[in-house]
Amino acid sequence: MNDLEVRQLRYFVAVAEELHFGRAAERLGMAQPPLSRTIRDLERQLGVTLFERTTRQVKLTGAGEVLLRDARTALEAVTAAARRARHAGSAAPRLRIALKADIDGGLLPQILDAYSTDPAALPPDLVLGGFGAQPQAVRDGLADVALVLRPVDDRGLDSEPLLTEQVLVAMAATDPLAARNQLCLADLAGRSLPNGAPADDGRTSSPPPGVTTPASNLSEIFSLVETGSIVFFAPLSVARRNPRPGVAYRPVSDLPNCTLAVAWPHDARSPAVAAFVRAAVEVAHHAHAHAETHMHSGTA
Amino acid sequence: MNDLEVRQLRYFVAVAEELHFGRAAERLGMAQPPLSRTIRDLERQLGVTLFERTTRQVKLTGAGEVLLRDARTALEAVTAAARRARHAGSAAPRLRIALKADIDGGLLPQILDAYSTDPAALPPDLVLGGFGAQPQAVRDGLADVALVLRPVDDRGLDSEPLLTEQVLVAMAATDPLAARNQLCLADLAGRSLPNGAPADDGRTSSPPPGVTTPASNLSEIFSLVETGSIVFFAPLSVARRNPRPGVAYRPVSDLPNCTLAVAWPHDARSPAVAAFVRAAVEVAHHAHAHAETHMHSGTA
DNA sequence: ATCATTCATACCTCCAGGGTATCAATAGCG
DNA sequence: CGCTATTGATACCCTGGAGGTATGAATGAT
Repeated sequence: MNDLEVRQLRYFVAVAEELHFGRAAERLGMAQPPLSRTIRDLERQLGVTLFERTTRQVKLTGAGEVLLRDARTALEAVTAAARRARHAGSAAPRLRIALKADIDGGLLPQILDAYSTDPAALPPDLVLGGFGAQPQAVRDGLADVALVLRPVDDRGLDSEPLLTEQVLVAMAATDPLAARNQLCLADLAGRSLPNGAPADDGRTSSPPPGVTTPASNLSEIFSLVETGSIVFFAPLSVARRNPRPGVAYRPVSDLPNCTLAVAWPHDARSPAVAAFVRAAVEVAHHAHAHAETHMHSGTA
Repeated sequence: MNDLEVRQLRYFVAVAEELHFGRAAERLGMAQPPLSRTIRDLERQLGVTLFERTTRQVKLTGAGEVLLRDARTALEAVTAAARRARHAGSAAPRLRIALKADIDGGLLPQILDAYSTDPAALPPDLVLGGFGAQPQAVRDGLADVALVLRPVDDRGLDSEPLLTEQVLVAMAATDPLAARNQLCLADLAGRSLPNGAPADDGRTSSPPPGVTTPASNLSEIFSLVETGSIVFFAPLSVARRNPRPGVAYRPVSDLPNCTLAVAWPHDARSPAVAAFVRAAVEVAHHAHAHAETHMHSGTA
């Protein structure tokens, strides 16, 4: 009934992922026999068989599969604890804000402005990452707070919605479909998407119309859009701030709206995180109240 | 650099809770010097000071407080992984349902009924626990799914609301306040509550009017209510199913409604859990529809 | 100033985690 | 059907580190 150790979990995950003791041992930088022994001890300790193994094949049992899931989240929790403690103890702690470039609803400057007036504010660091990487960054303790697009994998996170926006499709102005004012997803079947587009997170969202094409930033994406190589789903605020002659934005009838939200670890207690969340909600509320006229940031 | 170990986290939590190396060591069943050394190594490893210590006083630094929180959740995750793996590997797995006796909105029989018809259903086990213990039971891997009253500490859990009910106060029929039809919390200031009453979870809910009195089950509580020793907050369904001559139920104007919800671990993938959630939501939906039709004569 | 308390240091012991060598079982093949 | 290659399990050894004991050092109390 002794407790599990991180080492055991890490070894187990390696074997579960490789389904091969030799390769797993190599990946772990150790020899195969002690790995086999550790897994055997783990099974004894849990009173459960985790792998069905013959000399030719290793596969997970049911219990092994549930442990794989839980072990991963437990390991995440442990490494996050270390990261956050390291960061909290650093001489000049900062607030690390995870977001995807350009996906901030245009609110980021104002949020940072409002946030910086809070006495609890720490200097902000922007942690940029690909689409969908923000929640993981927060979970892993690489960031303290994040701006995310819902729906999102929010295990371990609390979040507060900021604003909901229509999602438009960006396409070449010369595209035949651009002549129409209303499209639906079916019309886009077969078009290429940039990798990591907002509407393409693979979980609850719309079925991807076609293949994806690698592109990392907006200017790359827009060049591809202009040439008609891809189409691209963009929230309204992104579309507004990126008017381009060669690009037409069109609403898509059956594409769900996306919601920008601020997210933080469930158990966050840092005043700086609280201050940022407060600022974000406040700014979003204002922006919403002032409807869609224009917004004065205007402090000095 | 190197990863944290469960042992380090456990030792750290013990010291952080005791704020005393000697007592912490005793609690851990070990001598004090290796404990001190382990904490020192942990600090070196993280590059962070976790405790301010003099020979007369030990207290947490900011980084220490951050780590305490994260360490607790990480340890929870680890022990939950072990418990769930053990359970999943057991020969006859069952679905362990955590709930507080009598707090099921009267739906439990129907839910179990509906659930049992699902082909994925496992035999149910009821895991009874005090108020507020259910989420922890799920987090710790002692239960697979829970019926909880919101608001609730749902770190690590997903949940789906089943039904929202008015909360009434139960008091002795002879109580002067029972003569009135509408009360507010202020009227109840100074009254005793049973320990673990729904409206007394200490987080987001109402300020507790007064002291609490220990009582573990409904019949004990009702005897105390009848004698006027305590008042008691009860959801409508509980009130309905427990009409007692000596007890009067009255609405409280400024008491927020409570919501019964079904909750499960974020990463649950067990078909049995899914079946139970499905059954619960379905039954609640039906019950709700029924209630609406009956409510045409309704109260305000 | 003295003492008691309590955390840190020094040093020792021993177990367990890791390595090497080898066995054993199975699949593939002629 | 027997040979071989692959791969997980077993046997055994060795070393690092976790834990114990003895003791020092700092601080608050009297």
